[in-house]
Amino acid sequence: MLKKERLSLILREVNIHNKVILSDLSQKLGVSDDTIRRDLQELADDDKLIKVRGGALSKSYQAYSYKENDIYAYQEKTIIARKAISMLKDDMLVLISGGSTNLEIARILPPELRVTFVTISLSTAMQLMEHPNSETLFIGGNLSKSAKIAVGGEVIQHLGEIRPDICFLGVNGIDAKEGLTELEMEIVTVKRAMIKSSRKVYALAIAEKLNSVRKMRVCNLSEIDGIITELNPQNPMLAPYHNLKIQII
Amino acid sequence: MLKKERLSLILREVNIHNKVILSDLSQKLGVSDDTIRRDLQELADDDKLIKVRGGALSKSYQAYSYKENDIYAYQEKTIIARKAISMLKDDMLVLISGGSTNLEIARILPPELRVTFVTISLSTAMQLMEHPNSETLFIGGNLSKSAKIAVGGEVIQHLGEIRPDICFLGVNGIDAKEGLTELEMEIVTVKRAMIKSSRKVYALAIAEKLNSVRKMRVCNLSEIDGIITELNPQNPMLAPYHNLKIQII
DNA sequence: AAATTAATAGCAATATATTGCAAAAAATAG
DNA sequence: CTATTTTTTGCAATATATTGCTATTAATTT
Repeated sequence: MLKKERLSLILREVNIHNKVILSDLSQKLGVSDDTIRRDLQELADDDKLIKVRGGALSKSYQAYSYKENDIYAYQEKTIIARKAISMLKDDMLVLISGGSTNLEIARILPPELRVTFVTISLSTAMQLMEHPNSETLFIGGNLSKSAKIAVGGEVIQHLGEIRPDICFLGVNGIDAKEGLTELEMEIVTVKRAMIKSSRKVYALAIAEKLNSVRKMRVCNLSEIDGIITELNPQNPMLAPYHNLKIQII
Repeated sequence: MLKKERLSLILREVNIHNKVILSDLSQKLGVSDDTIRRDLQELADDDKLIKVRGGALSKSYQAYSYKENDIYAYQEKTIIARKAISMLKDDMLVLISGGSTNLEIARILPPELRVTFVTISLSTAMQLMEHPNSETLFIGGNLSKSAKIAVGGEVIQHLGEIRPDICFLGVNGIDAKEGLTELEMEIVTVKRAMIKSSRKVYALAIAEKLNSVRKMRVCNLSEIDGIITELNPQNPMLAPYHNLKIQII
């Protein structure tokens, strides 16, 4: 790989994720930490990014507010993403919602996988653009500034017209009794439509979200097919969910 | 093998793969590294590719990734963006295509402006999300990996259903005789639909793009209402466009 | 304070570039 | 066609760039 290519890749990575971890890059690009360090230094000298200890930040990242949850629970989300990806097979139609866990799925997608994604999330779509073998369909509509996803009637209508094989649903609140819950009505409506259109629905939840309840109800747990967490399915924290007849992955 | 043949082979290779490795070429073509080096140098002098250490990159590769924070182009695009923004009034419906100039519009948008944007570009949409007072509508469809915009029949259909007050069209090639031209058919189709649906259409072009022609024709200049460049409208470079009865801004 | 992790500087191995030059090939003129 | 000129090519010597490694230092976490 040419050095310029590497620099380009790094820059693209940092612009998409707002940050890069030095050791991730060296592993992904198959060069030593030193080389990446020097690359980051060079890009920083050219004012293309901001070098920080252990990695780098995009320039825009600095400009806006510091979003802590970008780093937050990164490890856990990667585990969930890996589990989710293991359920995918070539030629599937995969519906994926927004949220950082779904973003992580898009990020670590094996290059040879050949599926069609449908999404309503700008960030997820952006990340999926990097994948060599998948198609991506974006369901348009009014964009919600907070979640950076498309919402509204048009989205609902479009979701009614497709029949994805599987849907990965990021969750805000999940509870054995109260089911899936959200903070915003707009998002509730969209998620309901996603659930309705998909053959199989899996909720992605880091352990922290388990047994948490938000204001707005999306659905009962009986309406989804499974829950994917970073925990071992036998973990006692998951006991309340085993009683319901849904899959714990 | 003739030198010309070799040069065109190299050029073809670089355009297909977006990069070439010097040592690969010398082996494949059975000449010394020095010869290939000189060939690449020659092609680079002719602006056909970008020479880098160890090989070369295609110009488009450069355009998408590495060049995007280039201060030089940035300056010019900011001027264009400012001119474009000066045409906006509250409550307008504004259609904006992809490309870095449109991205710049989104970036420097005055916070108090209150318009509704319609876009097909992921990056532009992402940037518009930062704006406090505008709404953004994303027209969904199949996403094109190269341009990161929605393309395809669905997009065309949706564009037919709206009637934006103004459209800012990033251009790839613009020429007084040949009109607006593009590299990819997909993009041509979408741009045509954008032009058709909008009341007013302005092409955004940095001076560098003036008098350049690409493979695919989008439309004649008579079909658009104006051209916005970073130049003073009286600049002689713009003379060929003054004859046509379109606005030069 | 100790342990861990990252950054820095210097160094050596390797890869790539540059330059000048001479032989070979191609173009041109007679 | 031959002689001459120009261009192209490969080579060698030298210079520069890139990379990974090690030892050391600095920062951060436990």
